[in-house]
Amino acid sequence: MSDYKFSEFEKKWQSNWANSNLGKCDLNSQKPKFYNLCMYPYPSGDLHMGHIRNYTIGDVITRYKKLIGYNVLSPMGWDSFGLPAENAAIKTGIHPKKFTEDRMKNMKDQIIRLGSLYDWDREVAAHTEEYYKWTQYLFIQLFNNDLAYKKDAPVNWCTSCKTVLANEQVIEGNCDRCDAIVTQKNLNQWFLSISKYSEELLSGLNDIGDWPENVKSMQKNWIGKSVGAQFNLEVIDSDISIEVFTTRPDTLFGMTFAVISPEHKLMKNILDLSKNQENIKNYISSASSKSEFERMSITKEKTGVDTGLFVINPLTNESIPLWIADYVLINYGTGAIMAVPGHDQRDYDFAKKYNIEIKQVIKDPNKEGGIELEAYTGHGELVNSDNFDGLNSHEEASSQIIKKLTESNIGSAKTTYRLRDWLISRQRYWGCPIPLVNCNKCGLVAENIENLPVKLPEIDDYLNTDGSPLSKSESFVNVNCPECGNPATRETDTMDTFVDSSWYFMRYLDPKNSEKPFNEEHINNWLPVDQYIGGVEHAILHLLYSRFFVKALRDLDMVKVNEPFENLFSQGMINFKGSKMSKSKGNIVDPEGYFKSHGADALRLYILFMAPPSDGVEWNDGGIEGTRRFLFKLWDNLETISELEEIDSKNSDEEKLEIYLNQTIDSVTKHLEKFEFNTAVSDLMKINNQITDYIKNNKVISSEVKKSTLQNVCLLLNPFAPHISSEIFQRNFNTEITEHNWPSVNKEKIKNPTYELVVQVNGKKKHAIEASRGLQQTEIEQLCFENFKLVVKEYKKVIFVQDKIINYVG
RNA sequence: GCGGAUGUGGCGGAACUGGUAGACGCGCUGGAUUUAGGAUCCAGUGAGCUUUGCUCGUGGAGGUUCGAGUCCUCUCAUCCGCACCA
Repeated sequence: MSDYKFSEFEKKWQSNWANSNLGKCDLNSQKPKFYNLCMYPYPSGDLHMGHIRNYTIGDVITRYKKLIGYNVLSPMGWDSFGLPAENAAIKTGIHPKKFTEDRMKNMKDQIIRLGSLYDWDREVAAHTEEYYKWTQYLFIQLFNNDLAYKKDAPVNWCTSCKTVLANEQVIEGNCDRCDAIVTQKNLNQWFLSISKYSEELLSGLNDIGDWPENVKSMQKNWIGKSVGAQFNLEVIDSDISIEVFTTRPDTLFGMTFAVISPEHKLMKNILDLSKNQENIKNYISSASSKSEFERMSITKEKTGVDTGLFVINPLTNESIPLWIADYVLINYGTGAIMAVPGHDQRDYDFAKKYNIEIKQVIKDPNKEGGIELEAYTGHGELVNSDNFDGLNSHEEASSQIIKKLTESNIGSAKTTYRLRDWLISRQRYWGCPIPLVNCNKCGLVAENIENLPVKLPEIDDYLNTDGSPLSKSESFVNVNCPECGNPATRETDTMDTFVDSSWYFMRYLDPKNSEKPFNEEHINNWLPVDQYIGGVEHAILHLLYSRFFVKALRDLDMVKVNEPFENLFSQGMINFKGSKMSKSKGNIVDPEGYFKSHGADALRLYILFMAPPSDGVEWNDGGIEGTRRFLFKLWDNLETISELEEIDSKNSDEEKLEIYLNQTIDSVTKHLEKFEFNTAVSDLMKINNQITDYIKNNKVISSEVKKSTLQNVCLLLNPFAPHISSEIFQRNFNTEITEHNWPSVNKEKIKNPTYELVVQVNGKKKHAIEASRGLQQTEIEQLCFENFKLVVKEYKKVIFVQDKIINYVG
């Protein structure tokens, strides 16, 4: 008997795989392709359990797909620009590059310790010049094609990181990195025109492969499509008109006032016209002093100010008052609304507070009268709506009213989206410099391609007090205009790191190309990614941005793909002590200890076994003992099997074992295909228990069953626990397990000759008895009569399901 | 408020097209072994009862069915995302 020395074996196999370059992928192989991608990590320094889960799941897929004959591409790299490196530099004085690269090295060692296979020749890192050169190149392509632009806009400003943030990075008014309060600032910033793709990003979700429902729904929500009408409200005694958007044109006759946002661009004109200037000015300044978050959450009580002006309801020709109120958002729709208090609760609250008329124009089908206490926001029959009375809201009436608006040249049908353009400027050091130059004569000019990359300058002081840290480097800032050659200045902002990660999966296909960002031929052959695996936290941000990038590059004729990721698997989060594991919260569980005490294979098995991979789980290491025990037992069992004396004949125990083995092949394969790794692991534990039973009762084994047991158990285990399965396989067959194929089911040997018949009376189980498979109803009835004295005639009817149950009813 | 999901033993979780609820594992109880602890092995482990057996039991209430964790209607709770989005 030999011992299962997991540390020794794991080390041995990891170096074997590295030496034979097992993870290497030849893109031109004749085998069918399979692009298996795990989200590349931010190099925080140590792997945490979320990484372990991600890369274990990914490696199960890689190894399984290889065994069933695919040419698997499984690359790995680093999302290596970003705030923490810079913050550490400020704190410790270590250069962000050194800091980041040290951490990458450490994490890479740990990933290798987990036993996962990657094609390390394709490793990319976002912070390297070879990579960010091409990020800049792609940015310039977007800029040259009106997909990147700079404009003044109210933006989210993190008071602690001292940088602007994208909408997607603001969580309940706080910075998603540091939790500090986010305020609004008006700044000149860079945007990518993701909103041009709103409709395609939305409709694409219907044609995409297998994506989790919750991720699709989060993206749908975020894009936020609303269908309705847009029309103009004429301000009486003036030449201004205000454009409004509504999803409820069917309630237009109920409009009794109009509201515009305090930030509205017509505010200056309104101020000029109004006799209520003092109050308006006060209101606007008090609204602007509040953060957007405050305005939305601190008080639900609506406030506003009357302009004293009137607009005309275009369908009734009535004059109605125009108000200013901050419950109307400048960023959505047109920044102005038609207010229908009878059928919108917010307008209702506002009208009640300021004593504005409330008019009912939709009848609640479930209630007589009805808007005395609250607005009726549902659909129903139109009333008080002139010749539209009697129509049904919402579709019919809306389309009729839109038709009327269109014919009268007042408005038209309109669709709006909540998705806004992606703000990518960051006032930080450790990021990709924006490769644009400001020239007094030529304006904003892209750097010449041959001058890329625009290198991140060396600076001493990373703190961004006022502008960007890059503005402190004069040699960086002062350049000659790429167009006219006159003195000019560089942009000093860096890009959001999500720009880097929006195309890394394309760079992997040709990571060392010094001529182009990627090789179109490879992209067109290998994209979309067949299986993308990562955490739900990227449901909106990264997954939406990457989809946009691919579509934009397609429209620039650079690639011929519509979507980056065909199938997405999003693993649940692993929490510890109630919250997400993170260094700042100090609730990290370090995998290193488990590598030493239980082994990488036991850790992999446990993390797969603990829950369905899409579920979030609370980390609890109680069960890891179980998977370790399983591996020790399996080691001993298979060694015992291999040492059993071989004979030619088979007994019934061996036939049973053979059948069980086939059932296991069938079950593990099905579970693997459906990402049900927890049950696949339990199948492996069950076959191990069967082997234990066999050994207990038998001292010899047929050579055929011996071989198929050893071989198939190792192969089935291999994707989950690659080290131990490789070792056992090599000891018995003297070849590498990776040169073999995934086992297939022998259909002759998958069904047991007998089954346990369940005997029910009135649907309740009364007896169970072993019966031969295939017996007919009369034979079973005879069996039940003999054993349980059940007489068919005494019952009203008998229900029989072959090879399953018999139920006596009556 | 809107959208998505999830509710099964002490715990993590199984259960294919409706057909033995609780697989597999953790924990726990008893026993064997051990100087002791650990490890290992054997047996037991949903609850209740009048214990050769019976009754109840998958968040709750109804319904369909010979038969429901699974299908239908209503309802409650938890988690996640978005949220004054017109």
